[in-house]
Amino acid sequence: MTLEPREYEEAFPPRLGFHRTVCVSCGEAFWTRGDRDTCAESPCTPYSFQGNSPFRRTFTLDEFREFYLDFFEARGHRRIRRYPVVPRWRNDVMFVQASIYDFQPWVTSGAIDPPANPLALSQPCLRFNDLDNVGVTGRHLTFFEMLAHHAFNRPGHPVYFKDRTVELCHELLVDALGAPEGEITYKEEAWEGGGNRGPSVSVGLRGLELATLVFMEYEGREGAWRPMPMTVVDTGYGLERFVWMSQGTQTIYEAIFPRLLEELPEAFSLAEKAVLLDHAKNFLFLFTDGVVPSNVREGYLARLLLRRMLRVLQKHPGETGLTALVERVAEDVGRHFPEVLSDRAGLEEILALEERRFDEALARGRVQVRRVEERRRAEGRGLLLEDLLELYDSFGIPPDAVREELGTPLEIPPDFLAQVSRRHEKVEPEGAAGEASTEGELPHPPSTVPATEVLYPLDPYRLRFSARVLYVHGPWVLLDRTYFYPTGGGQVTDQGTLGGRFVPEVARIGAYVLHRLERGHPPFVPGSVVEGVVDGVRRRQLMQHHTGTHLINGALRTILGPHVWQAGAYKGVEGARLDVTHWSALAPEQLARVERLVNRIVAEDRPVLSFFEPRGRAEERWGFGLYQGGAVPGRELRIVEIEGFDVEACGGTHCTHTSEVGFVKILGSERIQDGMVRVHFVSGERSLTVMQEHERILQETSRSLAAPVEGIPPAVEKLKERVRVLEKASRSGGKANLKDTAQRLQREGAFDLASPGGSVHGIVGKLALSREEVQEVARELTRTPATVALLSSEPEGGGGILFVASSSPDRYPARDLLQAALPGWGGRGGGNASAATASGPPGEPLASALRSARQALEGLAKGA
RNA sequence: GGGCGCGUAGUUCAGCGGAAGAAUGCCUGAUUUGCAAUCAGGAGGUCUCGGGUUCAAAUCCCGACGCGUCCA
Repeated sequence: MTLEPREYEEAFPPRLGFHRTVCVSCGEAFWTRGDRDTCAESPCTPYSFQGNSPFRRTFTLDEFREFYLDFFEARGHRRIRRYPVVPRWRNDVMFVQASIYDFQPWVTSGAIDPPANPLALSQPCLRFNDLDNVGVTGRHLTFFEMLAHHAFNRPGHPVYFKDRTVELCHELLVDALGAPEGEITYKEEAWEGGGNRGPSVSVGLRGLELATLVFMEYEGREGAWRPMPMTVVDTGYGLERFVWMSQGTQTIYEAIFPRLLEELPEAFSLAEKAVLLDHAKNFLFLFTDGVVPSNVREGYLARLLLRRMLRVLQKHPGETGLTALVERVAEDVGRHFPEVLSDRAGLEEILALEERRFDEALARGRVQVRRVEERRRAEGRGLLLEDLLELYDSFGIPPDAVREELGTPLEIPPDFLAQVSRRHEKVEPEGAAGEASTEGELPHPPSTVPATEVLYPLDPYRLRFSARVLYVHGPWVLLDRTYFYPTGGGQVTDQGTLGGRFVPEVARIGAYVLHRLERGHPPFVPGSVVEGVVDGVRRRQLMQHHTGTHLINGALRTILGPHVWQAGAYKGVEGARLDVTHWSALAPEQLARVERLVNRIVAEDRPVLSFFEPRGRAEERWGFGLYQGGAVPGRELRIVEIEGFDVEACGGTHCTHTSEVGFVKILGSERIQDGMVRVHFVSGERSLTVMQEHERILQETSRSLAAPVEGIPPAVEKLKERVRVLEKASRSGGKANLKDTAQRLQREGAFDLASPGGSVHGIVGKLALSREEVQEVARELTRTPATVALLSSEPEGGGGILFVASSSPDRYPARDLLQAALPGWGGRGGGNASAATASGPPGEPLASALRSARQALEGLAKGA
């Protein structure tokens, strides 16, 4: 996909004095004011800034960040705060990887205004694809800050575009930093991403790519590009790279972590120190922005970082610990980003916990390694590649740890990790299901139908209204306006009536709210006016559960710490539950504290305010903690604020004062996965119902045990102990009975068969015992040598059982004797030479089978 | 969200279709002491739960729950 030459000529108009050349090394076109035939990026130009900085002065990270932002502020840009590294405002990516992510999709699509225009910021970014290169190459990082200035050109309101962007960049490099302008090259690189495209140039100097200037200009797809209504200047300047170039050190790490590298014990190599510092910094931002280590999604990558650090630390025992290291990095980073110091207690707790978990995993792993190795050695060979893959994939033991454990040389293929991922490729992921309700697929009204005017956020207490029917499809009715709340945001549907007909479900599709009528109702005629009535009792309970959810969420954050983030919620009529991020199961005392705090806020009767606010203003005022329930669309956000306690962007129906929520009763909590807990609770009327039910159960139990309520636990314990003793007595009693039966059989059913190989003792018996009991009797009988027991049994309510046991399995195999009895009987069974069993019809056929078995035994005796 | 592995005595685990086991800890009794003491005896189990296959399931299959791990 090539772009027109015009696309780039606009960026380098003649007045700027650049000319276009093709790099003789890589063949790409670039622009420069100098006299060069290669672009100034690796490998066409090797690194030549080390020990030879092109800049006038050196910078630290903090110094250059400030220098850059000052530079753009002085040139009409407004400086804005960083966004979180975990983009809660969108759900298509896990991490912010570039500053433009902050403005996608709401700003870039034109849906909302940027917080300032033009603007400049330093955005922390995470890129995990370079994980293995950190320390190794001398230039890779998983955490970096992208310095950027952005301009958003709306129709009729241009700010600036290509030429000004290039001009600013050149001014920064040449005038402000003193770089020799002839050495700077701007290499053409067509850019495409997220349904947008446009020209871009990468800025090279002495072998290093310092920045990329992107001009978002088209939208659509391959072969069908059209100009965007709004063009966007998207720049990215690597803070760490500028600092590196200014200092001209050998590696980027020496430039960005000078003090910390020095402080770390000498036992660590530079590469190891780089891993520790980079990962610590990365983890700090993850944790601060609400990621708790776990085995899923973002949490897994947080854990991966910690485990890689622990591996490095373990190579040099006694030198330094994880907590000390991360806290030291936090102090350093905290000078500019004080938020990373806001939850030190939580940080210490999670680091200690993760270290313990890793030690446990390794200990388990070591046992497993030895076990697998022993098994292979028994087969006369060493560990196979397959074993290494299995050990890593299922037990988390990296191959070098296996080698360490065994102390023997071990061949590890260089593409080991690729082979691991190949194991995961075998299964196809399932396709996502379409939008549906309990009644199957929702209809999509034609686009000529105007969007539904949703009224419930304006007045959650209004239950009666009249509206005009706009569209009817099967049981679904679309109105011009509605007070019905449709299923969404974890809150279940309102119910009620439309024109007197029951509405069991209300659903939302796009901008439409659809009301479902029960089957068999005559449909409404489009254009007619109907009266809607919302079921007020149900609505009230849902509001109490929804506001209760916000209360619980706020209380959990207060009591557990700011790392608590809502991960999901459900608000039904019967009860509600809230899932939040937290690293361990909640103790009963913690739940009790949460419950107490929530009910205090309820008793204080604080106002619950619901109102609309422009997205940018809301984010600025309350931060990104607003997005507790996930990404929320729209230019305006609906804010639900429990005064002085909790603020969230939320579309649900809410009480207007906390006292309306009523008593909030936590019913319990569970750890639903690593790093996540679920809290079940009820509020309002439902609390009373649940507690009355609990009370009734207690009273009933108390009556049944003839013990007072407080005496239930000891009474149950006593009862359990009694059952245990009795069961044991009955077991041994039963066993004694069976022994008696065996002795009786020995007296009554025994016969001796002489045979050439020595006589054999036969015992025949007819019993009425279960299979296990018959087996026990047979076992008893065959304790005597040279004995064959032939037992039939007809237990109550069952079929017939034939059991043969032999204490001379060589000469009288039980299985063969049994087999001989099966054909005439119609039984099925099998076993081994010393015991065999079969079942079949009872009565005469069974008796006949027993006779056949006896005949077979006599036959064998003759022959033996 | 998906793959893989694991749930058996208080604990750590073996067994992986034909009678529930070992080590350690615990109890009792001997021995009387060089540091994880020794010897003998004993107690301790709904083999996570629920279905299914089978004459027979701790063992095989399906599902749930719990734990671990890898990947996105």
